[in-house]
Amino acid sequence: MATNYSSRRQAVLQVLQSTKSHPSAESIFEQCRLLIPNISLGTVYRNLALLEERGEIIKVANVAGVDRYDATVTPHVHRICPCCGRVDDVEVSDNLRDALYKEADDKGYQSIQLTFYAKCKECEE
Amino acid sequence: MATNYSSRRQAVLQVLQSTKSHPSAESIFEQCRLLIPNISLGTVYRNLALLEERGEIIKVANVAGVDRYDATVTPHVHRICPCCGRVDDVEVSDNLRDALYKEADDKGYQSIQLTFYAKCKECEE
DNA sequence: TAATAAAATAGGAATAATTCCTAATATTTT
DNA sequence: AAAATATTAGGAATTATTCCTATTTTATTA
Repeated sequence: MATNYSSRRQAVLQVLQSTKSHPSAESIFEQCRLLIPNISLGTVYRNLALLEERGEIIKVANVAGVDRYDATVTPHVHRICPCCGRVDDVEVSDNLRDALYKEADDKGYQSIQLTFYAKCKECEE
Repeated sequence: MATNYSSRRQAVLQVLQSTKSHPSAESIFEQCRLLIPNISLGTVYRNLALLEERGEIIKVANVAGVDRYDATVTPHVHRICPCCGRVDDVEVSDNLRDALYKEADDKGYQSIQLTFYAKCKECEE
């Protein structure tokens, strides 16, 4: 923890690591307040930027104008519900995964962002 | 043209169709002003939203907090320069393309957004 | 064509996500 | 413990985008 000394930064990271919901800064802020009541929104934004710079988290999508974050930094694929904005991790076939890596490798791409769109269960109705 | 009667809407669409740069609303606005000097930014935004709703254009990415648009609505893949934000269309191997479509088909996804990140030539230096 | 109805617009105000600023506080180093 | 450094709260500033309304343009009808 030597590099995460500040209590606010720890809270931001911990909140993000403890959810699969790919939350917004605002949502992370709300969760952090339960741990540290007087934490400020600016601090959440600053630490998200800092953690992203360090490669400890990633900005995973922009849904309806709002950035969404993820503490899972290993490559993975997302599905976003165009209706409610829900973001989920999804598995893909080995075949597709291999083809993605090969493409990135062949062409010298630094990173891959693959997102599928599909209505979630709740929005199907 | 029956459905694109307004001169402003035509200008917005024409500007977007005549570039490969995946421009922002602001950039489209500037180009439109060369054709229609008193066009307003709000009109550009409104027509972009309307054209997107109609499926005539797509919102292709959000780069540094700014939405970028594209008049090419057939599925294709993008490469974004993380340094300057440049957005380009790229070709992918048949293998990858097939794997993407198969995945979407198998899982019932409505659409696919694949973006690779890599520094552009200018930013390489 | 002229009159009427409907759609679209300019211009600017409002909104909302994010960034920036500064005095105060916490943390680290000496 | 004192000095130096990093971080923070709180709120102001910024900026992309949306919203509002009186006016104008376009389409429809007679």
